[in-house]
Amino acid sequence: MKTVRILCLNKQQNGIMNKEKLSYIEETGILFEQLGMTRMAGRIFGLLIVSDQNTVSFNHIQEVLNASKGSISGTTKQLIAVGFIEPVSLSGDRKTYFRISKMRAGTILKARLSLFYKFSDVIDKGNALKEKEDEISDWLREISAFYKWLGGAVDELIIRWEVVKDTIMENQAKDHEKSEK
Amino acid sequence: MKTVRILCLNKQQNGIMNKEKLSYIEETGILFEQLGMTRMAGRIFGLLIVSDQNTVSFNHIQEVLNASKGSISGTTKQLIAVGFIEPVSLSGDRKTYFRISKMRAGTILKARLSLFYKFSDVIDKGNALKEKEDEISDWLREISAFYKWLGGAVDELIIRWEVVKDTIMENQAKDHEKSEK
DNA sequence: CATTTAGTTCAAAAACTATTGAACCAAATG
DNA sequence: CATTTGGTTCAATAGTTTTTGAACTAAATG
Repeated sequence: MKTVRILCLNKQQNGIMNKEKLSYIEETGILFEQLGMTRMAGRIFGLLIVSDQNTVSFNHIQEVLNASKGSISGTTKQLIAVGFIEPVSLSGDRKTYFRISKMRAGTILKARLSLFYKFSDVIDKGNALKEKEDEISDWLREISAFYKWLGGAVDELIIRWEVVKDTIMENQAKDHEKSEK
Repeated sequence: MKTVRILCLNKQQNGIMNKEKLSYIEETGILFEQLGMTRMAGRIFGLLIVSDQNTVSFNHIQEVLNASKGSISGTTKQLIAVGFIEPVSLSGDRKTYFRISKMRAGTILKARLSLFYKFSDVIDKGNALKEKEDEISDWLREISAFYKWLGGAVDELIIRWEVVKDTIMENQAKDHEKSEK
């Protein structure tokens, strides 16, 4: 038997969503935090992933996550701004619903890489400030060139993904079938 | 109180390092912060970049950055751990010196990508928790497959860089010469 | 047009992270 | 072997970010 306290907490939430899903939601929270967003943003994203409804209402999010309206309001706005989720409205219903936004594969990647281009610029700038060439000057130029080249290379990669995608995913589905037999 | 402190800071530091370099160091501080490390880590990295000495002593870092010994000690340890800088010791000299560690181009990239593999796993796990297939199930599988595929694709990319590097950097040097004429 | 419902805003509180500084240890020097 | 120097550790503080909650607007409903 579990302790009373935990039971109470869970009772409130178990009526709405099962334990596994709740712990999954916490996991996405931690992941998003590591990716530089807030824990709450990750929780909302995770909730929308495991929810078996197509869209989830503001109110439902608030109930499941047990957070304040202010927090949900601010964080959904953030998630919409970066393109992770989108709001859905229905005529004859004043509520706002949310769903996962089907971003193109590679969009998140490209967004993250933008910091590397900045990294490259900063390296150049530092190199220019040095009064003399030295041991690391060449290395700095190479690092900078690599990250500049990377932008185009990754664009090509994303195009190649579109080409190979179907084959890769078919094989994956087959493998999955096999392992089930 | 604040104003006085900043004035003092500049006076003290100008004797050691010029204004441009100091402001560069602050810039790398901000960049590293955006990359998820501390401002102090970025400052130390920036200082090592623009320093015209091959190695820089603990003490010198402390003086230029006007920070506590504890902060320098902790942050250099961090930077060493992630491979950005390395400590150098000399026999007959009990001081510790530091220099930029010449990481292979692509190492930082690979490290950053590791979070995406985790992202991919988390997406899979979420998909498995759903009670029924729905609108986003296919999309989730695609996103997950993309980030799994990406690991290998980026390894290939890094190998290709090694091949094209010299040509790209030669051209760059030529372009630079031209623009100077 | 008063009431209810849905969501927003923002100041304050809570939680978390980075930095300091003083006490400390360990190696080199006199 | 006492002293000086170079660095580490960690509790306390400063600074930053996240979350709350109460007051508010705006739209739908009776």
